[in-house]
Amino acid sequence: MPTMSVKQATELLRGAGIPVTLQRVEITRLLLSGPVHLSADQVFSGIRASVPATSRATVYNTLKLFREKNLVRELIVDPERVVYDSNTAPHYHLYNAESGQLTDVSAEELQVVGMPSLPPGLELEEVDVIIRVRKRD
Amino acid sequence: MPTMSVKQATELLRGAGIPVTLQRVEITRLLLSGPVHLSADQVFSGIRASVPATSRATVYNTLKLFREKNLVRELIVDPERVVYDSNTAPHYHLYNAESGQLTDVSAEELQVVGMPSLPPGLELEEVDVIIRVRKRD
DNA sequence: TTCCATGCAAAGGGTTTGCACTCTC
DNA sequence: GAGAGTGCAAACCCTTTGCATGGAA
Repeated sequence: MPTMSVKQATELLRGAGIPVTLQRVEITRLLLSGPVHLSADQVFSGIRASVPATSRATVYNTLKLFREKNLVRELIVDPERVVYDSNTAPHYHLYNAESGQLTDVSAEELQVVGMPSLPPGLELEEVDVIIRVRKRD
Repeated sequence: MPTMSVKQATELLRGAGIPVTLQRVEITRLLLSGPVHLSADQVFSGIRASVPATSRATVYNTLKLFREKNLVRELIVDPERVVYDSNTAPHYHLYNAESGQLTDVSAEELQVVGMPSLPPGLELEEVDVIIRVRKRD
């Protein structure tokens, strides 16, 4: 249940320079109303609830577009599927592969020290930290 | 070109409690002769060079087995494919998505400080750090 | 009206599975 | 000889693509 209004979502899209369509508005409301971690398929299912005639292709197109516009971040934590994170501020993750549960860890709380100097001609894109946990035996 | 002999590979497998087969020996020689990062398909191609009648299923079975026995570590850095790392000691990675180039960063060089306390009932499995880089514009 | 966005279905690529055959022990 | 390991091909799942239709500006 998105907490963002259609008007707010519309403004957000315009502000990002993204032409507004019904599907994009609804995906915005689902994904960008608050901090969430959703797979493409979860977005697809969620969108279907409000706009039944939405295709997977549109969901994938939109997610790719949102990533290019830095509205979401792609998390590569599981080989099965990509997860989209609505929190684009620097932060890290705690991941439970058994449950699929993903939790944010703030960049104030956790820090990476001793970053190696990069080979010439390369620049830093981002640093991912994934704390993998499991149920205690 | 593996630098490990068949005898060495055989001993390594026995030491890990893995029943010895020709395919496992050859995959061991390819993957565990030194520090490498290989995808399942790269292992498949490499094995075909020495044992042409090897199937993909066997490669995937063997890689899964090796991971369970902690002979290799799975790296989830790219949604396209899983990479197998023959270095099972704690260390981190620098990754260039454009070239696919993956470089080890030692755990002495780089450290993660401020690890959050884990929710009760959970235990740490491992910490992945991926430094994503790209060509400078 | 002119494009860009969308829906649909098929294709694609990595990985897994089912089953019969083969080899190790 | 018994059971695990293997090869083959089909199946699977996530994601992408091609193309014709539909909608935004």
